[in-house]
Amino acid sequence: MDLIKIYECLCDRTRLRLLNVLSQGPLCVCHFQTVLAEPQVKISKHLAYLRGRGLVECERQGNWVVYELPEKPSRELAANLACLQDCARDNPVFRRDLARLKKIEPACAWVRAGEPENAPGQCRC
Amino acid sequence: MDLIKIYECLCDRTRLRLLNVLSQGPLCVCHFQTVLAEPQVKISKHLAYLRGRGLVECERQGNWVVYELPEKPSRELAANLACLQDCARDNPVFRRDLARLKKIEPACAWVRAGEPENAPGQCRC
DNA sequence: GATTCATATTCCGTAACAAGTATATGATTA
DNA sequence: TAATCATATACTTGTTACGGAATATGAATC
Repeated sequence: MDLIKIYECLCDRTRLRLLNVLSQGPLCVCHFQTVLAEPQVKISKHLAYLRGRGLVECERQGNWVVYELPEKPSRELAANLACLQDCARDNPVFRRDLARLKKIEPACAWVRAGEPENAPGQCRC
Repeated sequence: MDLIKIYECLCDRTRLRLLNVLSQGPLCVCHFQTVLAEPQVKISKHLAYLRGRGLVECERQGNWVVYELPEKPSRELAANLACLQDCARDNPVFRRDLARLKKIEPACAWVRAGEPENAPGQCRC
């Protein structure tokens, strides 16, 4: 049952926050650190957990690693991500994360645009 | 975050099967045993887990204990149960369980009808 | 080649969980 | 009151998970 792998990913607060933020588009680890205000190890390990179960994909771009939701999610995953978005709508934690994401938008514009050549020499968020 | 309690319930195969079967209406423990073909302890403990997190409610009726989905589920729970139903539609395990449920329908008619006085002296499934 | 930066992994300790065996509870019947 | 039935609760064992501290990797820059 593949469904269980999905639910295993969803039953942790940090991972829910990561997925919620990811729903807005690709990001790299340092952005998650800023938006969630959690240490690097924690972010990195939870992203690895999600990756191991196929909930996110990643690609290295120089020093940075860009994470995103799968291009072609399974029917189950798509349904559950949509459901999560629905549930997250009026949740204060999720909303706060999205607000913080908006603030750092300039710093991660190059990720969204898919332009690694425009990445700054040093993380600016 | 109440969502997490829901997902914690959903990340176990046995509990998913219980919830799927429960979507068809209230049942008591012995019926679950028959439909899932799992031992009594296992069924009982997972139902207790679900009850502790508000995913099911129960009521004692003589020797039997009838379990059902909450009368007034939260928005999150309703959304996720609907999502689960959607995902379960073409899953062989879930479908097999529902098929077995149909077979014992006569044995649990009194539960569905809410008529504990019509319960048999002994479990007939 | 050494340093710096972003990210990943390893190594703890602790806690939660799943499954099975055995036993307990609570209601009914004899 | 004893026996029986449906269900629940310890108790144990193996496994998985989370968090933090320290360390490792891999790419870029000096």
